[in-house]
Amino acid sequence: MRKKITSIGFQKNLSKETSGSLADQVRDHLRKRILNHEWQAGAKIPGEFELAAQYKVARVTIRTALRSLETQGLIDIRHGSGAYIADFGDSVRAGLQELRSITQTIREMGHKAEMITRSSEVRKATEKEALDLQITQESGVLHIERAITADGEVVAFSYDTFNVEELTPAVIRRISTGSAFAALDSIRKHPVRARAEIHAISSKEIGWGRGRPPSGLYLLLRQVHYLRNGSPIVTGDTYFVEGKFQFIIHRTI
Amino acid sequence: MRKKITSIGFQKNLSKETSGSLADQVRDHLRKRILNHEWQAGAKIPGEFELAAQYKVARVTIRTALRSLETQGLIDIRHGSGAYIADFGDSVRAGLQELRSITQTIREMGHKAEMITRSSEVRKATEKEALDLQITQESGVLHIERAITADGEVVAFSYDTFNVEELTPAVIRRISTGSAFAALDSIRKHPVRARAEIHAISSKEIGWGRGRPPSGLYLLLRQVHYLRNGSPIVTGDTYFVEGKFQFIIHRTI
DNA sequence: TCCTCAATAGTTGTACTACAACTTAGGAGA
DNA sequence: TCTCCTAAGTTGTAGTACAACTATTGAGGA
Repeated sequence: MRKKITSIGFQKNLSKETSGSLADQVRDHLRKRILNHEWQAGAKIPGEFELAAQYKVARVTIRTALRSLETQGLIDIRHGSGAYIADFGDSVRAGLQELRSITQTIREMGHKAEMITRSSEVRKATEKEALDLQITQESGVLHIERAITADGEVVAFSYDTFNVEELTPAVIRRISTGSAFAALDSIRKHPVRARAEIHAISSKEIGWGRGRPPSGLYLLLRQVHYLRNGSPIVTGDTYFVEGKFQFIIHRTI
Repeated sequence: MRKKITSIGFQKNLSKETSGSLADQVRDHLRKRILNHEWQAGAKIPGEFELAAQYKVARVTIRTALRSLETQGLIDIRHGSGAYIADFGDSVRAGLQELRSITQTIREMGHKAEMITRSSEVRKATEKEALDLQITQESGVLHIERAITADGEVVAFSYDTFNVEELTPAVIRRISTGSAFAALDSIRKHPVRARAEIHAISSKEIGWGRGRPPSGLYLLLRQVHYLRNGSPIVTGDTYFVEGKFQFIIHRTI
């Protein structure tokens, strides 16, 4: 029997998180190379045939990965010419449409990220939470309130609510103390998609402690995260202190 | 000589704007079918072989289109099973990462959209404008200030600046009186990508007239639009009155 | 010398075929 | 009735061939 395709053996080494299809893995690896400034803005990346040789995969697989990167606005494919790095400076690191943890984004920008948990409790769902998580109000949820800091300065206050049905006791403890994304990843419940609303808010009621800005001005990200099978896993509001965190969106046709 | 592939003859009819590759056209057409609720949320769309037969294109082309829609968060492809409509309700209509004119979005949501021009002038570029548009400060720019209304109510104030080098006198007139996107489209200078920063702003200095909100609270979209060849064509700040316009972002891995 | 334009090599786009990997439903067997 | 296996159906990857487009080169003429 022929060797399984899914057990990858890239010439270019892959990180630990080798999940998803081959094309997804190639896409993730190429994205890292791009964000790592292997090529500078406007530069032409290797052709599809050469990339296929580098990764030891078919050209179809490379093309799938490249089209995905183009949709995300990272590269620019020109018929008959090649694929070029989109000129967006370093902003892609903070791209809002890429689903990643805030702390990880802060770290990748070269700062020290911390999460300070203010409260953590398991209780029954509120009406809005039940609606967002597609559960009944009788169901239990894990509600956590945290402040996110970069280099000791508060950049956001977050109010998150998890569906406990999807969690294990060990994961609940881990979420309360560290990154939620990492904890969910350990039980293969990593969200793959989120729907987010954005609002401008001015309020003195948000947040706590000395990290609260005098202006009371926040950018509110109200979002629901979904698993691959389409079921919601966590919902929450994150209040970003205006000016502390730059939000970038790449808009494409 | 064989018939040109680019002269399409879909079984499924295409709109007038038949631009881009075959896969792009199929993607746009499929997106319209999705937003038109041809399939309900969670439903399975036809398989790749059947879609290829419907559109009379190769399966490769269908796959390219479907992957693009998946990256945009409109569908959900599952290996060995099929592609399913992502359950995001009607929110996709106002998706922020889709590059389209505000007025068109308002109209598609079933409201009456208008643009009221307050001022329009050709002058030299400011420092920031020259930087954004990658031109010198000696170059001329078209600066326009407008209010955007939905059903007669102001939803946003916009301050836009165009690179006049890329425009014709006729287009300048057309931009001043109507939709910029439509005018740019007429000379094949339709932007295909934009980089946008989002900010929360509270100010009494923004906007004019009775449409100015008492709270002075805005969601600021500060963006630069790029052509296919990578050169910037227009930059501008749009101040959305908080609460009048719902911003949705689909976040994916 | 400079410009124009045709030839050409290189790259992406599409078509077609074949098979691997996965999902789902249905039937055989206990 | 339940479990497990089989089979059919679907997406994922491989490979080849050619069409369509881009960019470069260089020959020819003004």
